[in-house]
Amino acid sequence: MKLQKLYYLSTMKYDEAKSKFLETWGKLGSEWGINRTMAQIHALLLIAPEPLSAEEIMEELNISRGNVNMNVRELIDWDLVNKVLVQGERKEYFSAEKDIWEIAKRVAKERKRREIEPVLKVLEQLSRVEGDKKDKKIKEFANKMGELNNFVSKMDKSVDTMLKADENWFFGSVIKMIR
Amino acid sequence: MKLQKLYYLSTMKYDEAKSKFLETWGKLGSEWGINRTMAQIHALLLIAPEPLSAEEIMEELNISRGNVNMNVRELIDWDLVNKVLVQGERKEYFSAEKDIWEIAKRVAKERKRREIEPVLKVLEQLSRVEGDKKDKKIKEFANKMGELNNFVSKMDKSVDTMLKADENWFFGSVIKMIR
DNA sequence: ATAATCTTTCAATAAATTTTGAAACTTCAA
DNA sequence: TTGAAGTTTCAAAATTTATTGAAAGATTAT
Repeated sequence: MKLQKLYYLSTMKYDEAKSKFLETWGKLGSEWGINRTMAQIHALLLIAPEPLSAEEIMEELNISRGNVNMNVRELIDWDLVNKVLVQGERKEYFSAEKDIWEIAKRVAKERKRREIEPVLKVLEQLSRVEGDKKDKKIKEFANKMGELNNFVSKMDKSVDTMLKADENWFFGSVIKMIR
Repeated sequence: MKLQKLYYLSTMKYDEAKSKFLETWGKLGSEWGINRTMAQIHALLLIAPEPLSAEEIMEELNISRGNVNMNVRELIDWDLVNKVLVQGERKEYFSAEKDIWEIAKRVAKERKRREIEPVLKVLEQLSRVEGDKKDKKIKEFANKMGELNNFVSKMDKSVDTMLKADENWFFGSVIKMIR
């Protein structure tokens, strides 16, 4: 039993490899605050050579129609998936953005907008806490909020830079400068 | 009621500011796959001028002793918090790493080790799927896994670079090169 | 030793999140 | 129109994750 597993460490059959990928991508998603099923649907569409229908997604992942609908909608909202009209078919089909750099950019853009930007607004506000600046805890609080704001805002700006940058920024030569 | 909120947009009293921070940091944590309470305890220790005891954390956050114990242990495990002996006191006190660059590095290091590295191992394996390379879906699968592996591994290496780099890499001038 | 103080554990419980599936809704062809 | 084919919605159920709190385990002072 253990031996069999070791054997498959070097090569795997397609079906096994596929479910391993769906499982892995789903787990990664949930560790980073993305619904596991959403990540799995994304994984499935990512490796599908052709667009898939809701039916097909239901069957592949053993999930309900409602669940497919909600998560696909969310993926469309993130601009990672789009509806595809297949000629002569009434059903809707779905396909995922296949370019990894694009995927990374869209995820970064969305998380920045939804999660980082609101935090920045709050931090900026908190660094202007009112009160006796001689009070150690108040002074330190304001300082800490200022520091955090500064840090998160630098992160945020770096993400902006990345979003604007050509893919080459990352895959190409510029990255070597900071190695 | 709306007016009052608007007033507080410019300045806030310390206690309000503090709970806003605890709430915000906790929410951010949970959006990124970190337990909300763990993030709140971290936030609390981050702004505390002196180390806090389990009792104090319990009271500040209205949570149970067991919850404090588990989450503080986890924070210690992440190397974000450490036990402090206060002279003449039997109780344990806790304090957080206060340097933001250090915090970022330790979080990055931990998530990389726990979440990214295992995924890399799987992707590498999956890119060597066995089967008929003439089969479109198998060929594309292997390609996609290779691409993903390549991408995630570049990300991973960039994090390594960051971890080894001086704080200056980020706060200083090099960052301007890629702006 | 014994007791007092503090910490840890973990089964039970609560809370939050995800999923289901059937009904309502939409669209389109005949 | 009507109904067949498909999509969406959302309250209820299932599942997952977090929290409690009391008992057991440590540690130190007396």
